[in-house]
Amino acid sequence: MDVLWSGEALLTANELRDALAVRDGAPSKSVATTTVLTVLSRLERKGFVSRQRDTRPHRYHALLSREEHTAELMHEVLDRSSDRDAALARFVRTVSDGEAATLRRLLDEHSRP
Amino acid sequence: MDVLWSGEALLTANELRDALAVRDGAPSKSVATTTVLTVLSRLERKGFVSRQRDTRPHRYHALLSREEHTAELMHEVLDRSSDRDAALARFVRTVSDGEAATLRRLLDEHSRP
DNA sequence: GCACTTCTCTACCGCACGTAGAACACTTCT
DNA sequence: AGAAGTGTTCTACGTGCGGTAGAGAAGTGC
Repeated sequence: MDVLWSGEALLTANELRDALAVRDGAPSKSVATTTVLTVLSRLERKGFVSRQRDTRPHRYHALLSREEHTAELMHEVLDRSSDRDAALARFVRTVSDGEAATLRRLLDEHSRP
Repeated sequence: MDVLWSGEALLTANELRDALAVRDGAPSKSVATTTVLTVLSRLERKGFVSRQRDTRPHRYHALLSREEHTAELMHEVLDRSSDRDAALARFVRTVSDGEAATLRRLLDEHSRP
């Protein structure tokens, strides 16, 4: 759903539909514009997307970038855990070495900006 | 659903039903045993739960602890991101100071066991 | 004011989940 | 062995959500 999305900014429904058609390769099986509009409305209701209502073809944009959204989801998942630290521990233990290094670097930047 | 679960191990469906009834306070509105069995079967099909089929009242247990499950979910969320490092960066940036410290400690243990 | 574009409202389908009854399987007791 | 009881599977119903889109309302341009 928002896979399509999460990247660019300020598109109209028609532009988005075209972008989707291109991205999906198959140019024949593209969705209808109303479908895109419906989805956008629902995403707006859920706070994932915002739109400019003053311009006539409304222009839509994601409120969170794809990465922000991912981070958000990770927090949600973590929040559902009763023991956050234990869950974090499991997470760290199953992370690749490369990502462990990345995490370390990020933490350093986080504490001493 | 598995909120109930994710903690103990090796229960029968009836024991689990009772545990649920207690946990939910309201002793009147407890679910039927068949409901528990249905859910357990579905969870088994999805690989969240396993059971001993040889003992007659089958005994069920979670394959992953609640924390392992959380860590698993975090990985899944992260995998869905196109730019894992960027997502991790966002995540770290929005983590509390206390948890940043925890993460640092965990990473230390991870690298030098 | 009429044709065209855009948006909203409503709806359908499929799927997952919570719920549970009916029917089948197994155990146990006499 | 048969009856009674307990455990398990099969099937099903209601609900909610995501993907899809048509019909009709609202706005725009000539």
